[in-house]
Amino acid sequence: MDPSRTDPVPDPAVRRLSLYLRQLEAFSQKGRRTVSSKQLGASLNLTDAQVRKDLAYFGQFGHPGIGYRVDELIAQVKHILGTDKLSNVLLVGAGNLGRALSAYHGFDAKGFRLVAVFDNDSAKVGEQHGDFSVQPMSQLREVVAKLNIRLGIIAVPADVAQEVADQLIAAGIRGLLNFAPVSVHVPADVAINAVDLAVQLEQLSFQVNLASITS
Amino acid sequence: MDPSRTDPVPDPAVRRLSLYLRQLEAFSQKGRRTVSSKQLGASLNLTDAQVRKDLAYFGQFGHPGIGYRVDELIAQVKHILGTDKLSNVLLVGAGNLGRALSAYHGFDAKGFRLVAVFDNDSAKVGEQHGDFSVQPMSQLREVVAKLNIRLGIIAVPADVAQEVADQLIAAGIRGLLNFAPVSVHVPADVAINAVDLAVQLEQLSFQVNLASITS
DNA sequence: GGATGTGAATGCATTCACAGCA
DNA sequence: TGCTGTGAATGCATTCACATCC
Repeated sequence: MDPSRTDPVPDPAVRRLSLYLRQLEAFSQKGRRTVSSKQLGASLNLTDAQVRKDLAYFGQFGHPGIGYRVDELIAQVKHILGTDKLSNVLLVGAGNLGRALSAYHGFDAKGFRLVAVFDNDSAKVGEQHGDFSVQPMSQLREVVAKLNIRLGIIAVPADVAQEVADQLIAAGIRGLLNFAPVSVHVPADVAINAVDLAVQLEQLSFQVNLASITS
Repeated sequence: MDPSRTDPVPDPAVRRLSLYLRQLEAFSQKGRRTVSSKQLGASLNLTDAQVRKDLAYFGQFGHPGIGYRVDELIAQVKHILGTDKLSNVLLVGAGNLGRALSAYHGFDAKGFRLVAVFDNDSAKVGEQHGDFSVQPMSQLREVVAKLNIRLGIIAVPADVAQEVADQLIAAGIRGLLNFAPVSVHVPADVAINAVDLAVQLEQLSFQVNLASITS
């Protein structure tokens, strides 16, 4: 009816959409043509109702009596996530983690292309990391504009993460993936996601200790 | 009163507990002695009520009229998460990401100590990565038992992640952090957390595209 | 006054259950 | 029959609001 999106989509549903896509691609590679909400859910420890409800937020993709056609749904989900077209991504931080990320070649198949690596440390600028020559932060604005980059990965020490984020946003970046173990604040119109190794391990520690108490 | 935990603790509350700890340590380093739920919440974009409710699941740590004593609360939260004592951690996968992780020295301050690195590739076994000599998977069971390791990090290709997880669990590991871009299934008494780079970027892509439609 | 801890109220996400279609 | 899409019901998490204490 109204072509512009009005009903709010629950955030958890969007997170699961990525997981559905991953599973669907696995199903596709195994030669499956269709999949039911029950099967897709089982592969992720979710209920069938959850899967159907999540997908229904975005449209009617299923076929009653049949299920979902795998390749068709893959295309739909990619379109929703915006990964049906390649997005350019930049990386700041040429330390250990930064190097590992710049050597990771799983991006392209997922719709992302790493196109530039920056670092503030003049000792690292000019180094060759895989396909990339490390550039100084002074080049940021120009490169972002020229390559139309909207997503940035922050892999710098905690004490400079906020400063780097501010620079990226000023240069035109609209979404940030932060690996620094610190809370970074951004304006409301900028998206941010954080991955903190210590936080992840702490969650496991809690659950493991809990299990040993309960038992 | 009943010393055994009976009321269920919401999962989101546990996740935030780690974030509180991180902020509290930042406050402590800046010399702050006390902090209110409002201040702690503001630093993480949460409400004061949220902070108080989360902490109250675990006990009464605050002081009316004063707030929370920073160092005191740090100790309490560490105790709850089980990171007041050092936990040994192992890593499987000596590829790019594995090397980056084994070179990361931020673990110890957080209560975790990486003590062993494994890989199945015989070409990598024996290599020296930072402080670690890469060991063959055949050593797994013995090392886990001897060093009393309960947590494991999986940094291997997607197609062997499930197999590695099974081996780790058989060897006695109780909590897994999975970096492979695939859904890994574990028994109910084993904890698992996943970090998938593509999933993170897809979330950003969705939000960034959404913003450009709404505007 | 300033701030916590907590029952009650609200709001949001998940699950149920079923009409409808292939 | 098999399976989707969806309103209604449930269950959980967040927020409100206030009694209580320093």
